[in-house]
Amino acid sequence: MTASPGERKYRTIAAALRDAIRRGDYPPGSRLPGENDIMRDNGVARMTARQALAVLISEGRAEARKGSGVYVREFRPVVRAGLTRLTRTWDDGRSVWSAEIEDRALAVDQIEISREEPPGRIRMLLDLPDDEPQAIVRRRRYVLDGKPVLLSASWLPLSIAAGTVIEHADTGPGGIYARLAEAGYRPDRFREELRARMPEPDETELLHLSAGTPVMEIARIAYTGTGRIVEVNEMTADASAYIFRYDFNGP
Amino acid sequence: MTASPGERKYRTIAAALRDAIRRGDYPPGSRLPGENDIMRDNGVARMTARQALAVLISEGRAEARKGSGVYVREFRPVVRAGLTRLTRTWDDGRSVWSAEIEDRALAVDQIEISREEPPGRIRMLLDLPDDEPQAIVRRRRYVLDGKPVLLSASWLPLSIAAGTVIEHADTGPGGIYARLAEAGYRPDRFREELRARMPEPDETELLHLSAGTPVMEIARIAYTGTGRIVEVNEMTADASAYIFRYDFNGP
DNA sequence: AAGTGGTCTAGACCACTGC
DNA sequence: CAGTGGTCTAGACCACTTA
Repeated sequence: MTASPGERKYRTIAAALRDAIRRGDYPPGSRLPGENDIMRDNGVARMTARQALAVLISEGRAEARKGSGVYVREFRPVVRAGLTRLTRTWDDGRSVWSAEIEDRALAVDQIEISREEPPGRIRMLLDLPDDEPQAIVRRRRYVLDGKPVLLSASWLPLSIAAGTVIEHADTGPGGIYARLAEAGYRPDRFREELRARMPEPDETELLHLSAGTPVMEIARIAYTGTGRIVEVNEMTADASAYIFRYDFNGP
Repeated sequence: MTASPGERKYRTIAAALRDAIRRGDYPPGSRLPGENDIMRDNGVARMTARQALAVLISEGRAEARKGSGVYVREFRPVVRAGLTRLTRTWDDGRSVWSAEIEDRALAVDQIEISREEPPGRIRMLLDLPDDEPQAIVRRRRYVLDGKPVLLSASWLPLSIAAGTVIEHADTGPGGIYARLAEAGYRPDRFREELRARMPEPDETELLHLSAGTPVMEIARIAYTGTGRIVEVNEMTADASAYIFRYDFNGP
């Protein structure tokens, strides 16, 4: 030990391990010193060793596996491009962060369509009438290489989509946007809003998130040419699995 | 107590508090039961009460203040619009999540310009020559209502910006993009990539982040008409202070 | 001065993993 | 079956906030 003026033992131990990881002493996927190792090497009590490891875990750097050990986490995201439709021509494929794999198979794992009363924010956006507070919601879960990475809930007003193929799991070629266009509600402007936060317990379960992993929340609003909102899609993504990309032209 | 089949005491206690917060029993900013309250009310040991509170803190729902108590956190983000230049005309101001304040004063708090050897990813993007690995970097910190919310590091190649006003703190009207245009390197395409992760210790300090707060990392790349990269701007934002917005037209 | 959260110790039993 | 992390107890001293 001997190191660091930060005083607190667990921080000193955590900092030493963090540096070792950064130095490459413990490459991604490798096993870190366990609680017993830390107790012995640093002469501290059980809880102190655990607290040091908890720092690295909550930073998203390490991951505990019961009965086995604590391991260095890996980061292998996919890129989700929000604007390729517009700018496919100049996509040179380069990404700032190493995203090794642009096209791993993203598949729908679970799908469920129902009518529900949406949360207030959705209801306001969809401008639902007071006497009919329900909307159509299409909930999906996407998996990447077998691991769930994205939850999606797409909300549409009954007045537009009730009784149409949009209430079926298979919406045909072009998906719901093609069906909306056929019904005279072609989406031609989109807004996406993104924020990051720590997951709710149910999200942790559905996305198999390990501790120290935030989620990215994306809300996409689809507008017709007249400014009417025809769909609101709320997505929740495993932040460690995604990079979001937006391309656009200057002024 | 009595509740919950989840077995573990600390989870049961945390779940009860979480529900109470959601119900509105503890509004944002209010004080939660402390360690002593939890020990007494649930008949558990100190560490168990702490563990229950740690769950809420790591979820970003609560915040501990030494010597005072544990409080329910508030979420008051600003919207950062990535594409208003393009679509100012149809901005109706509505946001999915309640972002009460679009225009609180965002100010530069710290600024520092230097020449440095950039990290590998930046160096590759800027296509720096092997014999001159340095680049110009403009580092800034932004504060919102006195709280730091964003760190920005803007990288430019020496071959373009060395010796120009871009190496000064004040770059004049229109900022560095106007200066780049004057020098024959007008940026006319942009790419932004976003990801979320837990903060590094130094980011926690610089942004005054409380536990359970992720950061949003944004990398903006500026291209000239010929596809040359003239600037890479890496930003790190307090995720609890920001909503990122992108507007775009359909196919 | 009383109460709060932060750190730390030294034990205990458990469920799970891996050999 | 030995080792691992997960949970829990019952103490202790400290620095800090609040009144």
